[in-house]
Amino acid sequence: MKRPTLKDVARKAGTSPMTVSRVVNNKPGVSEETKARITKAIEELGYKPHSDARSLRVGKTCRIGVVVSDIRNPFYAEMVGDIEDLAEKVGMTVIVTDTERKLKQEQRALEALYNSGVDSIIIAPEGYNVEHLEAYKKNGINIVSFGVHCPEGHFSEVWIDEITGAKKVGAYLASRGIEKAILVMGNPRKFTTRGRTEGFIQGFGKDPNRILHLPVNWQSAYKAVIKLDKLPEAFFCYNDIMALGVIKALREKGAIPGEDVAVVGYDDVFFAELSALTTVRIDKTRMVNTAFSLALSDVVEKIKFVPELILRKSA
Amino acid sequence: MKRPTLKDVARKAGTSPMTVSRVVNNKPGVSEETKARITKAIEELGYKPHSDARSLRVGKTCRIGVVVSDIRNPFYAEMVGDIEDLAEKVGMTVIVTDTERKLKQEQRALEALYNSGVDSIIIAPEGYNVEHLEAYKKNGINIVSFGVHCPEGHFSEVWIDEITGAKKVGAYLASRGIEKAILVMGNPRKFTTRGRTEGFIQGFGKDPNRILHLPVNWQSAYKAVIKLDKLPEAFFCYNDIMALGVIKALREKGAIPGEDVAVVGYDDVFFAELSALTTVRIDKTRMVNTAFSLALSDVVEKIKFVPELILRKSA
DNA sequence: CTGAAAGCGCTAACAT
DNA sequence: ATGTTAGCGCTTTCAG
Repeated sequence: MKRPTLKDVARKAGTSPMTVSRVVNNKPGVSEETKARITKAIEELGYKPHSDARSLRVGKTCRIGVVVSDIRNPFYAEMVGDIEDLAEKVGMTVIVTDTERKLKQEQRALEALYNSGVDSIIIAPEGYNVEHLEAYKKNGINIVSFGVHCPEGHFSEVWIDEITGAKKVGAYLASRGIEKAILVMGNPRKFTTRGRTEGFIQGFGKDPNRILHLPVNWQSAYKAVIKLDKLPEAFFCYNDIMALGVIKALREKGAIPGEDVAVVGYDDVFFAELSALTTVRIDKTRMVNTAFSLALSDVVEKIKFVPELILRKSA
Repeated sequence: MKRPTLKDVARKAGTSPMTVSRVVNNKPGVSEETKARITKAIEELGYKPHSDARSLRVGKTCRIGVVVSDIRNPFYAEMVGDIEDLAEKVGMTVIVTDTERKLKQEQRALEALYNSGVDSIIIAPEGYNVEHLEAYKKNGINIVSFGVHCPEGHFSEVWIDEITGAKKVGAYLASRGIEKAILVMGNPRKFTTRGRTEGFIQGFGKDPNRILHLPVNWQSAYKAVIKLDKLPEAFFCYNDIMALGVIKALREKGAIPGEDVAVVGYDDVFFAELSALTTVRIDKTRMVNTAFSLALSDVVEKIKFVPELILRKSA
């Protein structure tokens, strides 16, 4: 009942392990006849190559690590799903680590991935600190940063031009004659928070009434809006989830989102469309594809993606 | 720039690799003094154990595989997130595979996990076929089925009593005087579809007006409801996502969910609360905890979980 | 075309 | 308390 090995197959086929290895890896130099015998033995024993042993020998694991802040956030779930699709095609395995709830720090997540042996890592970093990323790069692990731009870092990136994206939101709201807006953002140390805030102000032409810095989940957004004495004309939220929290609160306060108050989200996750939420769309699929190719190549490239404003009923 | 090995550390500390190994694994039998020297060398070189090499030697990979139909479904994303939290605590690595979009078949997903070397697998199976699961069990891989009950299968399970759960929905709607209901379900070959349908009928006391068998996503539910000539008094949906699709369609038709038409979902994912959706709650956290322990133990147990009806505005 | 030898990094078992 | 030997399953290299 033990897992069969190359040797077992060799014995059964009456050859050496080496010849079996050649067959398994489609290497040339095996006569059709022995090949057939070996293939048959493989079938019968249900032999499958032992990938760890191979990795050890070859020095490549065919594993790719992904670091996201929370897999439960649909944006990241979709990203991970896309990466898995791509990985499957090229016979790689994906290992996901989330930092927000579990590891608390990217450092630990990266270390865990390094320890479990990955060839490359795609990471959606928080506010940062490049050095630790470059360290892994030097360890021979290919690093691709997803989302955040860090000009000095010597590793590949697919980054989002947050400023331009948020600017579109600000400009649109201003064009609708909106004067008073509240920003519902995340931690101000995050690059994303900063980019989205700054871009909004640029587009809006002036400061918003308030900027709330909250934990990134719908509950905190919901509570914050419930507590508000008077409502603004518009909310621009850090992501779609928080936007939904805002909408829930508005409804409970008797305000109709999209009529009384405009609400704009960010990410365009699947339920944004479902909820008729105006939001900023990132072309995730294309970004993921690019990130994945970069993860497998050894050139260093920094590729920019500009998000789009998607208008729906909520604004 | 190559990854340092035990040997490198040994050379640097002036000992044998074996002694270093003992220090790395906190094994007894090393004097404080050499231990200190070795620890220092480890620090300086930035040595990290090579887990594949260790796995090869020890025969355990400390990797756990998870098979779900779609990681993008929040129910599974939450499940995977919970598993990761648990795995991190015991120093294991999680490998996720989704079947719906990528591998199409559990068989292939399981094979992929087997090939990438996992100690155990937690699988949320679709309609099934036990044999292939038992095969892996025999290969020395511990299998835990998540969600579906399969009395004959010789592997552990944490299963959901779908019938009782759905019965509560049927009974509740009946008690509210509802006569005409439509079921928005998934593939009728799925165990879950069958259980939920049957349970509903038992609780409702009679057949629903219609049972729709649709692809499990909000779009299909939405379209189906849009096309409906006349609306029933209630919808019971396969999961929360489809329920939201129904709600979107109802709104567009000018019907108010929870007032004109009752809508009930299933799973209680995070946005069910957000959307005030009445739904059937599965105690996911407890289930995942149980599944995880079973995955690490070698007793075979089948543990039942009974879902609860959570009343919110939508019904 | 085929095989024997060596070794990837690690550790169990047995010395010393 | 420390070191030596052997070998996990595989593949690279070199020799037939």
